[in-house]
Amino acid sequence: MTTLISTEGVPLYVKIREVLRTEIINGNLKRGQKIPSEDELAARYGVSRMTVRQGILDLIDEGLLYRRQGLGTFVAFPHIERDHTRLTNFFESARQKGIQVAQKILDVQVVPARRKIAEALDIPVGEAVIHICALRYANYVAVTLHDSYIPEKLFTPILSENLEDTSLWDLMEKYGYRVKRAIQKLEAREAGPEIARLIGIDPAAPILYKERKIYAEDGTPVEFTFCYNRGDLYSLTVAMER
Amino acid sequence: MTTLISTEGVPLYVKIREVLRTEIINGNLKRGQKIPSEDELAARYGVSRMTVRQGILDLIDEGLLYRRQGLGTFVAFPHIERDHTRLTNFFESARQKGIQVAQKILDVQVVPARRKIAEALDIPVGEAVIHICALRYANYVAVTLHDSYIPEKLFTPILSENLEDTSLWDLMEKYGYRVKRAIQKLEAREAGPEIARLIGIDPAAPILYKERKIYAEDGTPVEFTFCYNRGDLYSLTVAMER
DNA sequence: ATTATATAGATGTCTATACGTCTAGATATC
DNA sequence: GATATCTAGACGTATAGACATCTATATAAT
Repeated sequence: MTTLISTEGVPLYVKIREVLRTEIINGNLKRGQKIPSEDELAARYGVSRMTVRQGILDLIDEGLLYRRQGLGTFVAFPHIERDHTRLTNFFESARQKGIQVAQKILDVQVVPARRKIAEALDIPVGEAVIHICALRYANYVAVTLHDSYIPEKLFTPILSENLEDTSLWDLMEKYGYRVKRAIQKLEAREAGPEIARLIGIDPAAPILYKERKIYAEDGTPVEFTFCYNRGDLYSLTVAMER
Repeated sequence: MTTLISTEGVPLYVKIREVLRTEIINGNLKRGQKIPSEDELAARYGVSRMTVRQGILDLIDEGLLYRRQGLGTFVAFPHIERDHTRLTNFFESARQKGIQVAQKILDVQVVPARRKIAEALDIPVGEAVIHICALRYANYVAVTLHDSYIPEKLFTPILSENLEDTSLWDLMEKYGYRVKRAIQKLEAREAGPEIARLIGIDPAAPILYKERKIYAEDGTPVEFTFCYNRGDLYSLTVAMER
């Protein structure tokens, strides 16, 4: 029985998960190789089988391992970065990549929700929504125009916040709604005269058009956004599973 | 204690999960409402707490419930269709929507992998790959041009199959590789003369360009595809989580 | 009034055990 | 040789209980 890293406050199943992850990343457990059985790992680390199991299932969820009943658990090719599945915030993700980001708020006002917005946010047509129109820059070049709508009822105080420098999602969390999920519809379109003028491109230039509906942890729709992304400067990577 | 549906062969945790799901869909458990505690459900259905827990965690994974330690488990707004996260096969998904689908194979041949393909499929540059070029139709209109590459070594016998009428993924499964995950990079582009001619659109028309890398269950890259989708007829919906 | 402290209720972690089910391979039978 | 059956190993499901941790609320101390 090997001893686990003696870190207090860290659950055993997390320790075991991380030990396995390390073995995989280091290459001690190679791609396609069978890892020790649940029973064996339990004995090795002196924990119960269910504890080992919990750690393993986490890694399976991440795509690092896979298993077949009756056969065993095997190392998958550790290629899929979980990040690509993840919903990330514009500021965080761009800064991580070392890109200089900024945004200019073009307009903030309370307006009545038109039908499409109301349906998306699950509120009555005509109810007040906060409309935030922002131009986002990467390395000082305008890349994306954002047309966001959020329910006024839930976020009234947000109007007095500094929207230009603070992440909208952080503000939402401050007011009790933790952003959790998004559904995005993607299309390729021509920019058209209006978007072209705002972003500063040719009206016939291709745009990655995105309709984004964002939900809080409890399923409340908290944001509906139209995004117009410069086709030549913006790409989106997503992961999907069967 | 309520009795569960007496279905043999169905695990208890699945039954409990489905009972809860039904209650949520029926509206007996309403949005935002606290569901009974794990202990109470265990008592009610005469099973152990861990069994209830397993069912609940499944529903949390699906986004139907959420929970906070110390507080309880609550019903989320059941809006997010799991399907949008799912990687689906062209034939399956289109037919479900009642769209008439077909494809025409323009070219099938074994070629040496150029650098980009080789890197994606994790094989040496120059190794044999099967190139499949297909035009896909929805309701008899050409919508998408597919440029797929699959490792020849893994799928040699596929060359003698009927590629036009059979799903490539089904064939792959037949040869031992179950398609599981994909990473897709999306961009908006101009069609350009070649794609425009093949699909039959204007060379300046916007195209949703997609680079798709597909992995089998064990992490093996099994397909790398360039997709050119007509901007005006194709949209893609994806779900993401934080 | 404000601040600590205790407590009840809920989820989070963990154990030790049992039996079910699936898979591959060995063995036996025809 | 082909087919059927057995078996060991591994994951799948399930139990009953224990203690930890977190949250909100009630109570006590200041």
